[in-house]
Amino acid sequence: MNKCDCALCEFRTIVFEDLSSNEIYSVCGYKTEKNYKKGDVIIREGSQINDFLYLKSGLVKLYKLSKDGKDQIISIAKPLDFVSLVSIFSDKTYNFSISAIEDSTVCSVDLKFIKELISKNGNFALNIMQKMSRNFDNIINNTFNLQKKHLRGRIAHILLFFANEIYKNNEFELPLSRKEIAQLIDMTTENVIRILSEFRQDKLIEIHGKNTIIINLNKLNSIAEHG
Amino acid sequence: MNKCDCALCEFRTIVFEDLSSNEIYSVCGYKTEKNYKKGDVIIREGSQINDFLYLKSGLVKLYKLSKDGKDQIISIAKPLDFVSLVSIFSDKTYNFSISAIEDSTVCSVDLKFIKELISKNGNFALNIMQKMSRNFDNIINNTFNLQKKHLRGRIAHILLFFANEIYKNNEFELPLSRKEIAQLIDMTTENVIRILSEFRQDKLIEIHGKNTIIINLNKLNSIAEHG
DNA sequence: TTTACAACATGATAATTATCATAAAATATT
DNA sequence: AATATTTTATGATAATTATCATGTTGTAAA
Repeated sequence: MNKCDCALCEFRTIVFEDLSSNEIYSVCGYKTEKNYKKGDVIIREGSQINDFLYLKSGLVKLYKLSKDGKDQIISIAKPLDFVSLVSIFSDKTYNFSISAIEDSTVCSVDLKFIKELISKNGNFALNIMQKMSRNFDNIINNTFNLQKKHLRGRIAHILLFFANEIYKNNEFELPLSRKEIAQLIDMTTENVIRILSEFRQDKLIEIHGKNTIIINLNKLNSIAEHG
Repeated sequence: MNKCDCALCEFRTIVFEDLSSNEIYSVCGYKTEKNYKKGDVIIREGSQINDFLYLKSGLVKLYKLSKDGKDQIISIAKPLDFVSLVSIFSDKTYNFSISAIEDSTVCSVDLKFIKELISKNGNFALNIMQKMSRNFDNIINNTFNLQKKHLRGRIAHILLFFANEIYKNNEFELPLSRKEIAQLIDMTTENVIRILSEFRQDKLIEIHGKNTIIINLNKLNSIAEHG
């Protein structure tokens, strides 16, 4: 049983809190850690599901090919999020892809081993269900909320998402291209570009090279909420 | 340990297949069965989650209040479906409502008891996760697919859904009002009515009183797929 | 450095959808 | 049965969004 730092990993408090010390050590034997550069594909849609994945650091997008051949982004996962959707427990192959949108480190634990743990340790099972359940809820709520906002509201929402939830800062480098933002909030690339320009002209944001700065948080909030 | 028919219930093969005979019998003690008339509210958003619910017969809608005060329907559940979303494992209170859209029978099992079973019987846990996982996938896929169809495609889709998945028949009584269909596929009531009229004029469907009959399945399929 | 290619930008127009108005038909209420 | 209310129905118009066209800028490859 090789030594590893799983017992100390922050993620332990998220999913593995119900495991005994012995169990935690056994996780190490089935765990690998991998680094990805921005742009790297981590999982390709259609490939076999062998691992339980979670994001240690960085930022990734989960996306799938729609019938008209375009990618649509299902969600953005941040550190300590599951990178696998719950569907890893029902399917044999991934029905979505995962790519790094920032340099990322992904931990993967053999899925068979996780399933064994689940069947042996009921509290662990409940815990996983709870976490995945919350993940599901967030995706559903987000999708439904976005769906009925106008384009400006959606763009405001996504800017606030990056500022508040991801970077905790009003100045950040957008990790997604305009095209990707369009895929995430279901609109055309042209309109993403256009509305960001409008926001800049209206002095809600500033764009300096790759950096985006939110300069009128209140107005942006109100656009995200009401229009 | 009172006798009940859980061991014979069709639902056993769906979720409870991994339970021992003893466990199945113990389910009986924590189970109640309730009948609802079309229109009855089964669960009201915000109320406490105490039970694990599944639909024995009938048809129900899961819906929630959106910020603008309108209901939006998340999904339609048919017999043997979970009526609870996965969120029952992460939340204390329901963040959605459930109503019968046809006369229905709902079985409810004490959630604490289910959680105990999960923690004692790992295979049961895995099985539940698998089922919920599939449920999640269906909702997500459906939502994303509908989202990028035009109004006519969405109406065609919903007609085919009732014909193929629910009633297994090209003639059926629509269980939802035009207004509810609008809430399910995110459009205005007027447009639902308008497009159903168009479909009737184009001889794709017939509407006789409460009954809807699909008379051009191929065309409807093609509209659902491509436009 | 030149060349290619993708990302960003903006205007004009067409397509799609929502809103508003008005009314008939069906259903529920008194 | 008479009255009110909801559901279905349809047209006209306004608002929203996509598409197409055309350029510029930035970035990667030869």
